[in-house]
Amino acid sequence: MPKLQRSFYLREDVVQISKELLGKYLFTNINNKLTGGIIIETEAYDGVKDSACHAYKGRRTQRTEIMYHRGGVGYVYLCYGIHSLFNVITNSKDTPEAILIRSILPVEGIDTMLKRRNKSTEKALTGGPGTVSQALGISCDHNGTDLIGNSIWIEDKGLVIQEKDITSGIRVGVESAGRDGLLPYRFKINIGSKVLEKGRS
DNA sequence: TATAAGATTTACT
DNA sequence: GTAAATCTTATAT
Repeated sequence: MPKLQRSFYLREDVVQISKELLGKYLFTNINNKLTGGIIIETEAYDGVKDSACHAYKGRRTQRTEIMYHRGGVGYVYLCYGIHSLFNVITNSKDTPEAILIRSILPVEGIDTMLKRRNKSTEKALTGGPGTVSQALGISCDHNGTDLIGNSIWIEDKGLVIQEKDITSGIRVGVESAGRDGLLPYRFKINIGSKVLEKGRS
């Protein structure tokens, strides 16, 4: 059974889970359109310890409420009024840890994703948190969606990512030198040749 | 009730 | 490379 079960998300080490999500397949079945791709970049939000996390030092509001849910549900929230960012909630109830899916490699339903993104090429199709959600059809309505259900789920197709092929942190970063290089919890797969990176200049 | 800031993307100079 | 778009949430009156 390829679909990840609840037990996968309920573990305690959000950083470890972030690494394990690399190479997994994220699928959505929204509006009868199946779309999905390989997760190639994640970012861990380590609950109360992470100053960048919405639930930093136990902050609990209507928006972050879902983070206190038990693991295995989706946390979607709107950023800058424009972008829906998709997170995976981990750990048990009352432990607000989450993993942001930063980018995926399109595999299934690419046509649909292109339409949703209003693009004609795969380039920069799913190169950032906001665009991933848009391509997959994830919107704020999916906040709290159970990842064990049949709208959004993650599959393990046996793809193994070796430790040496994972870039962690951001300082090594070459291309991601945007701003806020503060977070040490970013992970991504090194894809030698064909990298789907942010198509920026 | 009102104001400020934000886990970003896109377009333009 | 720089700046604008855009709206929800959080924090302060």
